Amino acid sequence: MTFTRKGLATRQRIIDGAAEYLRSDEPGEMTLDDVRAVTRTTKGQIYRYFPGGKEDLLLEVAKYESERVLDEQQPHLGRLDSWEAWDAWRIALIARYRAQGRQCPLGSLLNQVGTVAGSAEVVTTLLKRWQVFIERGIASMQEQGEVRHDLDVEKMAAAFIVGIQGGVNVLRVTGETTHLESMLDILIEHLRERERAAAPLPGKPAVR
Amino acid sequence: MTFTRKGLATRQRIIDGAAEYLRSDEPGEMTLDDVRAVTRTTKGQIYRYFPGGKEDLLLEVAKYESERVLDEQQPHLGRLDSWEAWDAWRIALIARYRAQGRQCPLGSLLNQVGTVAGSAEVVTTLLKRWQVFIERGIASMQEQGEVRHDLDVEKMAAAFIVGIQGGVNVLRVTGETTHLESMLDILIEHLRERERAAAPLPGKPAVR
DNA sequence: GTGGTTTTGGACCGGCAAGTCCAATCTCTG
DNA sequence: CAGAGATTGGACTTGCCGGTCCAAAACCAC
Repeated sequence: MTFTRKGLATRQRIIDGAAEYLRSDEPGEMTLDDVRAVTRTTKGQIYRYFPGGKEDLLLEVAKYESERVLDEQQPHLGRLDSWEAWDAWRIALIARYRAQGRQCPLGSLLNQVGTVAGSAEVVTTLLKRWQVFIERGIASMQEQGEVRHDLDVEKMAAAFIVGIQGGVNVLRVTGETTHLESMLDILIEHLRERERAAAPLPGKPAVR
Repeated sequence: MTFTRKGLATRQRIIDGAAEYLRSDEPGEMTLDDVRAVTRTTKGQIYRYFPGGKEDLLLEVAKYESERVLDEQQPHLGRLDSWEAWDAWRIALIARYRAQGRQCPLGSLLNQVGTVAGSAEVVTTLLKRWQVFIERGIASMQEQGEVRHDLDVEKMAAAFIVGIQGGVNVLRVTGETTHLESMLDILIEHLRERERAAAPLPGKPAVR
């Protein structure tokens, strides 16, 4: 069973349509009939190109959206080598999510983590790749002496990942990006902290 | 239509059972038959005590779990007035989520945000209350001079909320609490930063 | 244009799960 | 203990949705 060009085009149309639907105003539960309606296709076609049925399709969509998420942050994400770049990235990220509002493609995927086998895998991979970009950025700043060398790069990058995930999550619930913004501000601010000569004032030293 | 003591007990049993089921190993989709099985009740009873059906029940469970989430962090959360308290809270939080693993009651709720009308409201309220506890904690530390006064309390508390949400989210996907831990460490570390006399070294001043 | 292959359309099936209904039973009050 | 009202059990209805199937149409190579 091989696909011709036409077949592959149809297949892609289905993925696009499903992805768009999930990203749109009312995902909740996506039925195959929804997909059919959106993509102007039929059950026959869906099952032809996604033999595993709904689950199969959802997984493809997950992969597809994973790509998108990272792509949309470029070129900033790949070039976090100056404070200006970090700022540009922050701004782009916030703008993107603000525009997106409550709908989150990744969020919709996360919802299926329990349901669709393999989707946890996909998301984990995405987060991993995302984190690596950030790690590179921080390392680059360290090399330039812009970030102190005793900062744990991996940990800090992990915090960014967590922050973004959490921020988006809060956004999904409240519809506000303020929390996401707060988090990014604080993390970047923290990134800019210099080491200190000695512990000042009362309390314990600042660096654990 | 009034409920007797017996009736209320049944009602509560249904909520407890449903909550426990959602928290247990295989939520995915909870059907009313699942609830029936777990709580030893019948459809008749479920509809008697939750006239709105499934949605109605889920909302009650959401409220119930909201309470739990905060309760489980007490007494620490209510008394964040020393570094020891913050540490105890952090430890309790991590232990709690580690024990819980991939299952997240709040997460299950979040999944329904799109589906169940009113659940966004419930979660928003929860986050708000949670944040207030943290704000009080930070303010208390400021009063004691343990935290610098130019720190934006609300913003910082928001970051904690975001961090926890994100950490739990990552936990749900990866099964690891490391990200959550990184985030909490960094935020608390940041909380401990003292203001600095002047901008040192190259780069811009640390405080934006 | 002919035959083989791919693509498409859509009728159909089967099961599951939400929700309805009512008769039987229990419980509380006077 | 009588009777009203609350509670319970579970059969039944309904509609949706994933999945199957196959025949018609389109496409392609020779």
